[in-house]
Amino acid sequence: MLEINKLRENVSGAIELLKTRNKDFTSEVNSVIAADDKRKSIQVELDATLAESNGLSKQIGDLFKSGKASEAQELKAKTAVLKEKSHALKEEMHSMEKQIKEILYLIPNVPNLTVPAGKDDSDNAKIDEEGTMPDLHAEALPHWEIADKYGLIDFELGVKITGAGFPVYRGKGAKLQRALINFFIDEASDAGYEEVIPPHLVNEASGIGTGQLPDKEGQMYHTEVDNLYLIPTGEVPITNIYRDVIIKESEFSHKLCGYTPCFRREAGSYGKEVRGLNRLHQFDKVEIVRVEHPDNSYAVLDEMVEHIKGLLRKLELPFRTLRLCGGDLGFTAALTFDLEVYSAAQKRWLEVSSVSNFETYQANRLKLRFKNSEGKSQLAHTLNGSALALPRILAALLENNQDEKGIRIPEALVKYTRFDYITE
RNA sequence: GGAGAGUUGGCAGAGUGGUCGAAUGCGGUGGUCUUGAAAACCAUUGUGCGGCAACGUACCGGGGGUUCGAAUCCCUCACUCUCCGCCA
Repeated sequence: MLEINKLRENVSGAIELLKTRNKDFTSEVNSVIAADDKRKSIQVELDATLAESNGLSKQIGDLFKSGKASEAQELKAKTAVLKEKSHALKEEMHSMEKQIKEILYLIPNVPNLTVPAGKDDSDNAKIDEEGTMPDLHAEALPHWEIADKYGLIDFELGVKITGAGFPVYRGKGAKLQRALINFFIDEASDAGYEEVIPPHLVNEASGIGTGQLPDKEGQMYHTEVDNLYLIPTGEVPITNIYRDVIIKESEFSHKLCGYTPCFRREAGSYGKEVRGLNRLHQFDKVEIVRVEHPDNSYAVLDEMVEHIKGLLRKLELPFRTLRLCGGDLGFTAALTFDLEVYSAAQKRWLEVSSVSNFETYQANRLKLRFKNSEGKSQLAHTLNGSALALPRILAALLENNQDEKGIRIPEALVKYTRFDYITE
């Protein structure tokens, strides 16, 4: 969530930038400031009341000790009124604090200056495009038919075992999946990221820490008996490694990567958008996470995008980079780049990575700080990106690399798959 | 699942009703000494909120209560650990 004191420094500026999200947060911002003003005035009164009451308590103690019990009794009577008053003020304080928090939860991150205004994904700004479009033969198939033809993925079996959106990968399909995971992890390790294997279920505090709770509760699977959530992305457990942590300024950067399955309820999704591997309830992803000094975080964001482009080049997939417009920007992000690969048989661009700088929005909830050069605690910046999400990569690989012989495996992957063609 | 113990500052760990924002040690920072470093010694060192500041106030896992006064007593919730049981 936003830091209220930072918000106060430039209220109108924040309101203006928030407008690029294609929504007006003027009333939320104004009401949170008003609520904070009220909170302050209550606190001044409360502090004064408590100060008086603390002073009396001290006197009473001294009087008892020096044996002046009757004088002490007199003072005791006076404290009753103060106690009542401070109780009432405390209650008001709590309700104001709660109100402030609730409004802050409704306000998304302030977009970076470079975020284009826009309504939805059609307004995202294309930055670049790279790679050669495959020239498919006439009988080219969409990936779900390829997967079926070569026995790589059994969607029906997943339906039996669990339900729609939980595919069973088998044979070379499973091996290809595992190869991609290892390839992505190795590439991240080579780029200096420490590999972690985090828990796949998280508690409520972690969900709040990275911003999935309370806003997006319905998107996560929830285990009621234990009150745990299945992770929708590795971002949640990996970033929460840094919850309630104060790091040393000299220790920047923190670079972590990890493979996790991801679980998403995807309530409300339907139609051809979700066909095959396009949208699943369970999928695999390698995530890269950074904790950075505020002065450095945007350079790091570019570096992360470059890392991901490198992966796509090695996989020989045509891709493009988008700068998300305000309307498509995630709630907690200040700036996001999406990378999309072209899936030739579907003739569609598929999002395979989303790389974001959250600035201090997550760090504020996480209480993730560092000691700055003045010795003061300051919120760090968090960033993360998919490097990469597997299913759509798989879809593009299958569709783009099909020829008369079968499916060609890109060179860089062969040492992981230990086969270079998928044939019938 | 059963029984017990615990949760205190960056870390370790003391503190059972006022003199406790909290001993002590480690760590951090500054200094003395030294050619330099180490050691030793001295000083300093938590966070939030309000305030220009002085200062005030809150925080000893969370919430509530008793009391003039709570880290300390009571209730409640969460978590951690140990032993037993079950189990990969």
